[in-house]
Amino acid sequence: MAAGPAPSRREQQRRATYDEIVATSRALLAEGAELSLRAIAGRMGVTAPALYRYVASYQELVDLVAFEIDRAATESFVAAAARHPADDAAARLIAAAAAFRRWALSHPREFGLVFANPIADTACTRRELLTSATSGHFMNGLLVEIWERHRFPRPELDELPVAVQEAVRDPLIPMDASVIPAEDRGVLWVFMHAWQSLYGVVTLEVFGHMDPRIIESGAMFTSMVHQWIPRLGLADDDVRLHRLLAEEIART
Amino acid sequence: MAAGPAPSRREQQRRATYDEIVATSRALLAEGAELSLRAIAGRMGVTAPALYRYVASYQELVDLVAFEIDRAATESFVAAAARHPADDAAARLIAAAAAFRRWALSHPREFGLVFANPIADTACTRRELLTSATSGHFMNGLLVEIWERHRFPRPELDELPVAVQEAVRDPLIPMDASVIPAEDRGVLWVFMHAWQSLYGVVTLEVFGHMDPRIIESGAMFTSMVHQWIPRLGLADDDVRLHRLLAEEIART
DNA sequence: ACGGACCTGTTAACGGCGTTAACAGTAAAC
DNA sequence: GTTTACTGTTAACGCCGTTAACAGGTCCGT
Repeated sequence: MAAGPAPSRREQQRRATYDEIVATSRALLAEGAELSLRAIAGRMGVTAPALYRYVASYQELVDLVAFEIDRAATESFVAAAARHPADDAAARLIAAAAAFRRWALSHPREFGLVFANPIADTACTRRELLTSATSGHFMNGLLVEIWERHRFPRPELDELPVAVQEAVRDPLIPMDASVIPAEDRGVLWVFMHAWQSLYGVVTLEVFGHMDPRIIESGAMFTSMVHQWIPRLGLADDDVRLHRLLAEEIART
Repeated sequence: MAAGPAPSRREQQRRATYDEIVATSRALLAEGAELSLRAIAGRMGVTAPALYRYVASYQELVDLVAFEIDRAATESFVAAAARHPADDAAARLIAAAAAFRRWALSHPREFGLVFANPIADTACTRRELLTSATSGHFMNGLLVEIWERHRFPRPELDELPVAVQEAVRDPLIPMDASVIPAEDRGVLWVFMHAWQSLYGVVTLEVFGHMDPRIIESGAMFTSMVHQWIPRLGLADDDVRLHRLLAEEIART
């Protein structure tokens, strides 16, 4: 965590242009333009080959930008969650999930980049970056909070398929697993199911493989969240959470 | 349905090269090559601009190929279903779903083309083609068969959000809705949920946003199908269907 | 303080892409 | 049999990622 020995004059500059590359890429993407080395370089007042001093290939740049977009998007999820009290993890999770959906629908290109890109493709550098979607990390944390408070039913380890046992024992995708006692790691399996539901609905909506009226109304998303509320031991609170979800969906 | 007036000599030839374009594209895709007009033309012994006599743009060709791939993939799902007796719609559905997963995992590029491409993008020609994934059509038919036989619970129309009511009354995505009486259209809502589950799990697996061990073992897919069996009124048959699912997953 | 190493940018060029325009031969239509 | 329409060609444009060769500036050790 220390600042390191000395952020030498040059390293500072280097880091700055590095960040500018990412920022420029995100700007291009945001205004609907195609992401190309020449476009990025052009906007930075630089020629394309110069970028190769900072990035080994176009694909590496895409991966980098994807990771950074995920980070930024996660911040917006965090902000959405933070509108609710810290001890109300259920509300925070719903808010975060709705924010995820809103972001995905309003930034389909970015969503595709981050979540619909074959990762672990070809000896992918920065695997640790990509494999751990920051957003997934955050969502997982919220769900674990809910579990700690409400102790909803989670599968015993020995009821799970061996592959799942191994996966929740030492997750490759780094998550806040360390805080969960070994015998309770079944909650991670619950989380994976929840994440699968969220991912499935949102991806279906973003790619338009669904009736537009259902997408626009958010009916499928609402239905999915409703089904999850009892499963997370939140049945007592359901009318409040349903109302809260409706508000979140109505948000622009 | 009639053969039309006369498939004139030229139209025949035209249709033939048209088909050859699609076939060549599929072949290229199958052997991992990039899909480009020049590559297609080259393999056909023709120059790239010639293809513009058959296709207005590269994107149109991609859409066309995607549709044709979906058609071909659906045939393999049909074949998988046909390994089970005609009156055993449950087995057929499970077989089809497992075949869908197998196909997706073994043809990730094609899967991405068909199911993870933003459709309805820009005044997309052939919208009727793309919006109706043939595979979805087929799966829907199987589920409707199950419903006709087992009459699993389906929501009443007036319990549904208005957007969903409209969507199941006259689906934009053409499905075998006509065979379902108006008051029972709630089964379509059930189908959409099932399709969402299948799509979500498989997409997550194909794009690798999941622990490799879980993907490889098919644990998440299995779990998802298990959760659906009781919801489709198949609880009586669950041990048989579970075994059947395991066999289908073990299939190469 | 000075010289060499290193870092960061340049220009020129290669091969590939989708796409267009202008043109040629050939099959169908009158 | 002539005209028309269709199907292919070649040449070229502008874009792309990527590499090589080269120029100037900064940092570092002596």
